[in-house]
Formats: sequence, structure tokens, C-alpha cells
Amino acid sequence: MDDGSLNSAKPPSALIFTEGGDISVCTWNVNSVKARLPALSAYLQDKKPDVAMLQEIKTETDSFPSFELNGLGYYSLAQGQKSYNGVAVLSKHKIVLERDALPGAPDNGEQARYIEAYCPDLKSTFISVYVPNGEPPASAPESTERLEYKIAWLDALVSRAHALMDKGDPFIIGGDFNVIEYDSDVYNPKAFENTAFTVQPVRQLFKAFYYTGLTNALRREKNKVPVYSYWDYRAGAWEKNNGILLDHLFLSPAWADKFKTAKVDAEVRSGEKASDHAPVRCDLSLQ
DNA sequence: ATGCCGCACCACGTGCGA
Repeated sequence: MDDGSLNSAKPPSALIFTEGGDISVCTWNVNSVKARLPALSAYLQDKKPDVAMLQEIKTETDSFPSFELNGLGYYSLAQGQKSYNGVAVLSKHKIVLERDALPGAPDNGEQARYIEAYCPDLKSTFISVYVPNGEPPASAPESTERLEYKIAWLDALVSRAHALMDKGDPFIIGGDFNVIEYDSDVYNPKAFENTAFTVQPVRQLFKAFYYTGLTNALRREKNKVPVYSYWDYRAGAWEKNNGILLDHLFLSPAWADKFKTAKVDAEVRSGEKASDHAPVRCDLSLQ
């Protein structure tokens, strides 16, 4: 079972774990792992993150490109579904699957939005999350079903964070939270007023992550200009810097103590066949 | 802004994303 195709051969260039070094972790909504394979490979070779949490792989678990990524020196674990959603964890160090669904999720994990991987070398759990969008479909603009699903999902995620915090072991949650925490996180707050990204219960649940004792890596940086991680493909959003900050890395206390830097690798958004999200990356000291 | 763009799929239109 643990020698399955998704986590099989030892990567040829597996990084040797060195005491006292730094490690780098990132989260990236790739908007289809297959369409993004060239850009993803380039990014992994450029930044060499030790662990990458991916969202919107948009493919089934069995068709995740684990062999290609293995060739780049990464183990991978994926939880996919056809066409939509799907999450994965890549790691230069061996990882084992802990959970492939969020405990207490409103649909019992029918939508692939959560994966939890444990890394024995780093003695830490890494969790990739893709929080539901929550906006109603165009065909039923008044419906609140999706928003209710999002709220229930976020509520379950906060509960999971509490449970992990109670266990006391190090962990990092990375993902596309689909929440606009502050008005300054979006180019045009007015346009997102009273949407599933900003409504009070959604923002409240985002704040609840801080109350569990988690640290938002990007917020440790004092940025003077708006920092975004998503730019719509449409209407020249990237060129106009019409972005939104949606992607975050949450660190458990042990990791927060080792925080060095965090940033959005925004230049990735301008690359060939780019995702509409850029990676968010954090360097951590192992000392 | 009803839309734009890019992605996947029983694919040459439709649903979805944020």
C-alpha cells in the first residue's frame, strides 16, 4: 500500500536532510497539474522547495503525473477527482498519506479538497487544502447552497486545526482559502463586497485559524504594497495588477519559531501557460 | 458587465472558476 504508484521509487536527486539547514515550503493552485506540468517542473527546478502543496490538480488520483515529478526528485501523494478540484503534496523527503479527506467535511470528502501527508524526515505533517469557492452558479444567482457548503467546510477545517494543535506535533496547512481576509487583499474591494469571499461568517472562520494558534506566514512580512496571489485570466488582470490574495501558508507554533521569510512568487504568473494563481513560499530554519 | 480567459470533457458547446 505505501509502495503504491504515487509514492514509489526513491527520487534520484533526493535532497540529503542536513541538520542546521533551511527548508522551503510552498502552496500553489496550479489550475490543472497536466496543463501546468512544464511550468510546475520549471518552478520546482528553480526554487527547489522541499515540500509543495498543490490545489486544483483537476485530474483523477490515478492519472496524477507522479512519474514525471519523481524524475524531478519529488515524492507525491494526490487526492484527485475528474475535472474539478483535487489536491496533492510533493516532497523531496519521503511522505506517507495520513488522510485523504477532511474529517467532518459536509460531503464526507466527495469533493477532493484535502490531503494530509506526514514526513518522517522533517517530523511534520503537511496539509494541502482547496477551500470551496462558495459563489452561486450563474444559473441560480440567489442560491446559498454553495456558500453554506463553504462555511461548513471551513468550520470543519478549523476543527481539524484545533485537533492537530491539541496533538502538538508540527504541521503546516497550505492552500487556496478562497477568502479575502482584508479589503487591502483585493484590487477592488467594492466588487467583492457581500460575496462568498468576504461575507462575515467566512471572514470570521478565517480569523478562527489564528485563534487556534496558527501563524499566517505571509502576515509575518511587513509589506508596503498590496500582495496578491491570484490574477484573473480575463480583462488583462495581470497587466493591471488586478489581483487578490487567496493563497496562504499556516504554520504550527514549532514552525512559526523557525520562520525566516515568506513571499508570493508573483513572477510565475507572467510565465508561459501560467496558472491564474502564483505560488506562496516560505523559508524555515531547521536550527 | 450578461463578457473577457483558460481548463476539462461523452469536446466544436458548456460548466466552472474568483
